Amino acid sequence: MAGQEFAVSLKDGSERRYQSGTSYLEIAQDISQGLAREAVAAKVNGKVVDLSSVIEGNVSLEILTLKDEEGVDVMRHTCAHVMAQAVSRVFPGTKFAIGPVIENGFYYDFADHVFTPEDLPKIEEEMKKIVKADYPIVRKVLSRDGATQFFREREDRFKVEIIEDLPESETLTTYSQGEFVDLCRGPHLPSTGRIKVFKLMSIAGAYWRGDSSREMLTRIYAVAFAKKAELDEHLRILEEAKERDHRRLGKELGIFMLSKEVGQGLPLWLPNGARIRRTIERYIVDLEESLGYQHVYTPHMASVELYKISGHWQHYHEDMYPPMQMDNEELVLRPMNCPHHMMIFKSSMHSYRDLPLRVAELGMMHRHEMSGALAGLQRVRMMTLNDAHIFCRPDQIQSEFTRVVKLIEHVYKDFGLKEFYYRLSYRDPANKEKYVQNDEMWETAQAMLKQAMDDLGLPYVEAPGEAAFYGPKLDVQVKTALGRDETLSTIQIDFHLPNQFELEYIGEDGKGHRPVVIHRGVVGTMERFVALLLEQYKGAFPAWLAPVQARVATVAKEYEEYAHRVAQFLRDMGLRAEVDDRSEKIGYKIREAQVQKVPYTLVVGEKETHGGTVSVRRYAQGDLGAFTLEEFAARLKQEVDDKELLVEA
RNA sequence: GCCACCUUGGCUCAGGGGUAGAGCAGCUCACUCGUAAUGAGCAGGUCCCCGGUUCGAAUCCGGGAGGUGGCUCCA
Repeated sequence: MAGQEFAVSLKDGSERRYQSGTSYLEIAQDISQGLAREAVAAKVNGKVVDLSSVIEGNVSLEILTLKDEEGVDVMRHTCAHVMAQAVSRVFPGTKFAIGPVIENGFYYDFADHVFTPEDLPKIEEEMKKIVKADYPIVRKVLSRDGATQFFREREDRFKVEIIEDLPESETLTTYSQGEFVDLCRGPHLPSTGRIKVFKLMSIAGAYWRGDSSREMLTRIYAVAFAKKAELDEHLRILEEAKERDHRRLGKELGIFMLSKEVGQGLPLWLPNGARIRRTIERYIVDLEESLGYQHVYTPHMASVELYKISGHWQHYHEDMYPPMQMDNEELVLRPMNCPHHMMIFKSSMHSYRDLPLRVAELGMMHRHEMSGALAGLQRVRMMTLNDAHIFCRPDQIQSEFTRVVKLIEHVYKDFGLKEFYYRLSYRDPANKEKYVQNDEMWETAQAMLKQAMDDLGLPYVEAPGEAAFYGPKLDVQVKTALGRDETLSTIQIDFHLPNQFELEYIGEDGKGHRPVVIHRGVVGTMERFVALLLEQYKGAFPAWLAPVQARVATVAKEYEEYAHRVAQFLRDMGLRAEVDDRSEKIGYKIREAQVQKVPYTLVVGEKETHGGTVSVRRYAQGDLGAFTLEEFAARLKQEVDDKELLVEA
């Protein structure tokens, strides 16, 4: 076939012809020397390959540079190899596991050497030398036996295991640069000198193959970019994220505290946090009641027998606080209140006409989360769930699901949450036996959820295999300030609990039928939600949520009485106001109010006392000038009623 | 739970084998003040805990606890 010509269509629509065996680098050179200099990889028929690969058919070709995100990812991958090479030089004997590309950078997992933070600059130094040396990167195809033997001799146990687990059909390749060889699928840069800027960020532990029963490796995280400005920007964003960290803001603003004397993961809500929480609780309970939910209270404890019926005990008892034995009962702190709500449903007869029945509760749960997972209010051992269980007929699943999605949209809008996405989780079609056995229920329920989302016109990602064992679900994923994805809201269809509790309603036919249960959380837990809001607002809560909505600051002692009259006037209208009458300069009081992110500071001095006015200063906007007390009160009241979000000036 | 790192006054942090330092906050006094820090003074610490090494440990070593970054988990 040598000598055959192939057609290459380029991004701009033009077409060129090249001899079989021509490399993509040569093609790049043919297009322009400038492009060849910048080229880092080739995208052939949509697949990213090495520039050294050769043409073997008619293709569509795009030469990737560091202007392309995919090109940058190739550089990041090569950078991971360079880091491994540097480690092998600085710490001989270190073994290599895997080193993939991640968002903004890469990591590499190592074994047989324990790294400390002081090692990072040494490794970076060596990496710079490797980049400067500009080693050509060479790809080599190996036979299975050859590859196994090669890595056995080097006692690279992880690489050997990877090879053994790869399917027979996989072509095994190594990439080498200088003295360093790594098993890798590629693609890579043509040489190490093409790497631009990188920075080693942190050291972490990670289980080999993500399996907690296996060896713990040392992972080094790093970032890499095409330009120094991008690295600087990335570091700036990280710095900014630290300022939004809810743990820091929570302390500064008196929202919550944690102490080992109280116990790990058991937060105390301080007055400011409690006010915010109470406002949210009133809001969500009122909203849910208006939508036909019935709020209940149920105990924090239950007999372990209840959780045996629900199945929680069998599945989760390791994460539950152990039973307390008293009299003839064994009690556990509840990790979930679903069983309690099942019992409420069961306590009376239900006609099909009564459904859907929506039982809701702001219930406290206790779960023994692993100590390493605890984090401020984001992950705690006692949490308050905004929980509800909807008991409905199978034909009502779609309409009830739609109602909940609309509720979620409504709540997110009120809180100004915009960075989120929907994830629709189905059962894994290849492993149906892992789930509750009821094919028809699964198929129709999954179709109903999808149809509901399509009817609502909302975008979502589908996640086959992510469903709970008892039914499909929709999760709403949000991003925290530090970039982690977490689930805020969830709607879960449950075919299991109604069976466990033998729930029934009387149908039109006069016979008993099994209802479906929909679990749903909108604001998730109060703890996590407030943590999220702290980060979202950088601690500057909109007036309707702020612990103190207006602080009246006196210019001097003689205006104290008027200041207190102003505050009382506002409080009488249901607004949260307080007076700062300390003997400090007005500048000091204003600064403190701003630092504490109080929405309104009302300055009162001689002018205001005589005119019955207040000088209004809005957080993040500055001095708004004088208002009569009534004008200001009406304005603030309106803002609170409208749940107006704070707009930065 | 696992790996690494961190832990010094209420908070943020400096220091570091010879029994401790700053700023802020607190308290007292003076100032009575107009839109992001008035000044002076005072008080405040088992340097996380328990062992060990040493003439001597906050400092070095070991163990524990809590926190942080990850991993795993997340009904």
